[in-house]
Amino acid sequence: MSLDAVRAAGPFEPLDYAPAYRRVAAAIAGRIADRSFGEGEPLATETQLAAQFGVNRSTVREALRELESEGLLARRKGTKRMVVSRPSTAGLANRLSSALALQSVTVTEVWETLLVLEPQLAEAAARRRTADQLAALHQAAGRFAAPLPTSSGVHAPAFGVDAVVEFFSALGAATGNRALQLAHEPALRLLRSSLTLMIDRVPQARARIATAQRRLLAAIEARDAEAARNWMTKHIRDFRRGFELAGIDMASAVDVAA
Amino acid sequence: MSLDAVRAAGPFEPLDYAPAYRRVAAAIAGRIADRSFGEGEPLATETQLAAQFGVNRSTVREALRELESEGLLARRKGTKRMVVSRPSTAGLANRLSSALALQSVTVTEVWETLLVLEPQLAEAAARRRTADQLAALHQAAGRFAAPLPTSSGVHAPAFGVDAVVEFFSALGAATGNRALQLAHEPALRLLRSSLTLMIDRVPQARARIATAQRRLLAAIEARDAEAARNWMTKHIRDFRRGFELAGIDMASAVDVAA
DNA sequence: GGTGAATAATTGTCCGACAATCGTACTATT
DNA sequence: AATAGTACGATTGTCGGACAATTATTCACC
Repeated sequence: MSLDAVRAAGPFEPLDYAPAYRRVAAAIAGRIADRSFGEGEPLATETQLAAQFGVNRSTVREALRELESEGLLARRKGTKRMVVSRPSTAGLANRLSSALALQSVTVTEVWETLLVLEPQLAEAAARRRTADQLAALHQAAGRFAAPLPTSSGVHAPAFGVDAVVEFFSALGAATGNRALQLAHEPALRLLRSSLTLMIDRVPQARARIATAQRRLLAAIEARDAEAARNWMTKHIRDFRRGFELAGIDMASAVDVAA
Repeated sequence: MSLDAVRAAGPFEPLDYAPAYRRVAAAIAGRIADRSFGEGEPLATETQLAAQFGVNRSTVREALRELESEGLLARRKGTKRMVVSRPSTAGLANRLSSALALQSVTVTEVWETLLVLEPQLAEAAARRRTADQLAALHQAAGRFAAPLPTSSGVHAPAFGVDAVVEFFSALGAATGNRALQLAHEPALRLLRSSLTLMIDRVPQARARIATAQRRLLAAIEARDAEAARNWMTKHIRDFRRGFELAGIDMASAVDVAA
């Protein structure tokens, strides 16, 4: 009989012993979560923490690494003391996307997610965008349509991919809904690799994207939610055609660029 | 002149020295990302790693805590050796939701996210659900409609909240799209606290939810995507009414239950 | 008041140590 | 033969102390 079977049968729950470094981390995380420690506030030094918890400094350090990796602690560069910090959506989205990539998520899945999310985001953005957010969208679109010449005069093959991602990202910000924004960020990162290939291989892709962005911008500027949603739907559908023209296997796993 | 000003002006980029524990973590993470280390494979022991990297075991341990917290390493409980693991969407979603809570995301934002996502998820689930996934949905719905009696015969006040969350979660799984699934998980967790309040305070809430789940199940079982989407939209809209009846301030920040 | 040297505090890393636990091989019991 | 007990090495969790490099602070000095 397997151990699990025994556990499932018996009346006792497995008693969960947590090592000290984890309990220390949990204690500090709790204080951050309930806002006993405010953002930017410097944490006590390792020695002090060790004394307070009654553990060795090495143990405290292991706990700190854990919290640091969760984004709850950070260090301004060129400084020693750790400060409490709120995990940024950007940092989170990065880890999320690499996690998804590790699960071999397919291009289809990513594309479908965008098809679900982006039109709704466009609609919300058209309704609620501020002037600043609109400006950010314009800027991203501009960066894509007229890429800055590099010093050597030669563009990287798929120059502009970043601008496309930034455009979508700015769209997310323009919804004014952080939960919604975070929901689409991972998909955006995962779009990058396929999009790079596409822009590389499909000559007309760049122009089509630029056009779509112009229409979207016009709709969002005019606060025409309906139009924004429709154009976005077209835009995302167009991506799919682009992927196919580029010979991208939609059933293959996406990968995250390093 | 500030240090930043100097840095911005000068021709030199700030050389970023990374502490050893971070480089060790990055090295191991790289191997996991490029699949040199397969899932489930046991990692070398701390002493071996220390020898290979030429650092002290303490340093290795700090690196391991980092990777562990990222979900790249895990330990089967009751065992010593660490094994390589792919971060689970469940674990990720938890951290995401606490991160969002720390950013004081409002009930409105969470609700709107659900309103955007869930109808589409329902639609996709109706199209693609397998028999197993349908069974999981049924089970979650059953758990909510007929909660198991506890030993004392008394239910926790808002008994069943977990079942609701589980229902949505099962719905996400039924879409067969992991990216989409991950997108809605954080919002689900954040729903919990408001939902608990609502079920506690609004007597008819439980019955309304149960009815909605039945309709949804029927539609998904019949693979009627249109109906599934419509019922889900109604269902989520109903949540909002429930929140208002419960006197929940939609503009207040959600919190994550411990 | 600002400057710069002297001093203290802090982090990153190392070493060595030990108890508790896990895995395993081996033995004894029923 | 299957089970229970025993012995032993390997591994992790935790501790104490140490030291160099870097950062923060103090304080005299212009």
